[in-house]
Amino acid sequence: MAITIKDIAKRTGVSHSTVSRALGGNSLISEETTTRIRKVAREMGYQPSAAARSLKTNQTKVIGVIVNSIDDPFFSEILFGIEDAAQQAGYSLFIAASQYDPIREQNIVQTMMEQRTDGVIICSSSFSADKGRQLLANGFPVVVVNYKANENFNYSIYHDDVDGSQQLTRHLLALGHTKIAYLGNSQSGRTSLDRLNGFKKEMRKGGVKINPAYIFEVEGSDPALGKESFHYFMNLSDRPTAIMCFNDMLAIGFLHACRQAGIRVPDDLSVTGFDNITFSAYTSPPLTTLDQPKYSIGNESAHLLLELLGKKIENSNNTHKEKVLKGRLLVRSSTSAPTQMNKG
Amino acid sequence: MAITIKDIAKRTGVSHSTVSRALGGNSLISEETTTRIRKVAREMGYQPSAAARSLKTNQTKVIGVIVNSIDDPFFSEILFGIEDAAQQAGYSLFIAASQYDPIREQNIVQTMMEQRTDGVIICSSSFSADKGRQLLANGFPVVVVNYKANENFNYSIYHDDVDGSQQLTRHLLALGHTKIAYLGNSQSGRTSLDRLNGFKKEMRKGGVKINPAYIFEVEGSDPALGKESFHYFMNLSDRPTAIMCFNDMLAIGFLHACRQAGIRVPDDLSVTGFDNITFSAYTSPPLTTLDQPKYSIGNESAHLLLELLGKKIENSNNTHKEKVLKGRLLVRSSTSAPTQMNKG
DNA sequence: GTAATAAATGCACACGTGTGCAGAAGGTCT
DNA sequence: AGACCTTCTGCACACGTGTGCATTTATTAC
Repeated sequence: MAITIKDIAKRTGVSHSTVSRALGGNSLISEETTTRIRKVAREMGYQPSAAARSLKTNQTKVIGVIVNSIDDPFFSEILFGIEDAAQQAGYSLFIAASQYDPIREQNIVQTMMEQRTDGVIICSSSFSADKGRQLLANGFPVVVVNYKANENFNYSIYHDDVDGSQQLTRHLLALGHTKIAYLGNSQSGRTSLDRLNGFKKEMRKGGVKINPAYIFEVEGSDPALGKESFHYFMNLSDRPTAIMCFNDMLAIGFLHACRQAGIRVPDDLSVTGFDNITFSAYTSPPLTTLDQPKYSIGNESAHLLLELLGKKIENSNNTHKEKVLKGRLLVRSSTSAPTQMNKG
Repeated sequence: MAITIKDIAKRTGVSHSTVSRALGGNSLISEETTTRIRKVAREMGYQPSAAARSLKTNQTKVIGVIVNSIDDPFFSEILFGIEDAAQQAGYSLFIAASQYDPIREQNIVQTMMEQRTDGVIICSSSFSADKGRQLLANGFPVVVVNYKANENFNYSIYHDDVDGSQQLTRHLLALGHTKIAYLGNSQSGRTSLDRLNGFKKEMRKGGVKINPAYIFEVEGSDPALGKESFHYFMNLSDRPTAIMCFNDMLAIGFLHACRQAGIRVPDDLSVTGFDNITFSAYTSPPLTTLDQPKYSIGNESAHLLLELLGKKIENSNNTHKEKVLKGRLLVRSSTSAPTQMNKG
């Protein structure tokens, strides 16, 4: 249906090979015919067939990206960073959302394989390691981002969640808090563990014991879960004076519950988030959080993958490369020193 | 590199045609050989090449989706609806974000054409009509969603923004407001106009005159713009008692500015949004808005496109189809009757 | 003028899959 | 036994592009 190089060949009176070379900028073809062919191609509105080209060249110029869910504001900022790098290098993105659904995950892997994606970036913290290994086994270059099982993959970019969590904890300790609670998300694997461990580590460093009842986990990071967990903490006989939430989404839900219950933040309770998503600046009060370099994380992961694609041939040796990025503490108005009443 | 039907053919001792037919479920091949071949294919981990297949069949089983920006929570919910329908029909999504950038737009169109996407859904209110027509001219089935220039396209799905805006206005009028202002977004074309017109229409219907100074537009819908516009309205000598914002994002920024300035919502000022994005339920106070059926919009648009693909051959006749969906008013806590003081 | 060299182009095949057609194998009927 | 049908399989070509090699044409050298 569409115009092919053969059509251009017929129109210019040359063979299709000449057209192919002229469009590809091969120096074998005289400059004169090259410009003539290109002009005709433009006039006819020629668009090369990606399918035919990749069939021949064995590369698609497409990189696959697997995320948890497209509407997670955290991932969408990472996507920006990936897209910029990819586009600059002439690659397109094939985005797929796993939605925490094993069936969807299997479909995604299959689609990536059928599409012969040049490489894959996995940004989904919940994506099963089996599926990831399946891609590796089929020879796909894979870069994982903030991945729970990154020890299984040779190339990874991740944010130093331990450090981030420590920064937040240190901030709260510096304000004078000792009764600090942690609201986790059991679904995010390594990320979950690291943030919790950072918290524990810094508490130990500060010489403050953690009340076991102060650690509570929910399954997911929907704001609604943040709301629900509020009741758990409020029903404790010895209430905490500060709550560190796994991420901003949970914190937003938690703040909402506080407001409904008449708990003043930060006067009665300090609350922190993690990630610094857009809306965390607009909560009431604005959320103290850890600003994760989302764009950079995405950008770096794409660059790493592109680098891999460049020397794909000699990729057989088991090189290993990982890059760790640190975030920075962003103090807004949801944290303050504990009041005298709560201090006791 | 990967396994092909020829490899399977060699292994099973038949021709590659037989393998192709067996895997395709062609009834010409005996049941016995079919199962035998399929078993071997599974064992060898065969994955068909989408490129080769689409080259031959002239269809890619991929539909392109163009959005403004991936991190707009409004679009991401629409994407859900599209994806569900697409996946069910065996189609994959090729998502591209225009980012309000003409260069990116051109790249997207080119990529879609090169990839020979079976069809395209345009969800980007800012996407230039020229580029859209370019796709049409090249024979792509196109469905537009909430598109500014939908009169140029034969197939469209859109939300009844006039009606939605009227519902919100009616709500405010019923509460007793007369000094109602409108904060618009000049970048969203038809959507922008329709919402403004719905407001005007209902005001006329209610017999209330609109103060020209009460209509203010910003360029975009970032929450930060909502904050900025706050000052405009507060500097008016005769302040409004209610503000209708173009969408939730602007409303969220506006609410934030109110809080910072000590303006109580809804006591001093009623505020409404539009779209009902996730976070609108978590603002302070929770936002009264118009719940747009985002999932349905996406789902319907995909179904319409799939229907189109089914009878693509006879598509030459200029049929025209559009579907209008209505949203519903969602009253939360950011609106109330105007106080006596403001009423005067 | 002829041979040798350089420059430009065409021929033919390949990539992996699908499909019309011919042909082989096996069976039934006269 | 031969004619015929049914059932199954293989041959060969096509899709649009890229590329090694042969071939043609123009250029230069003797």
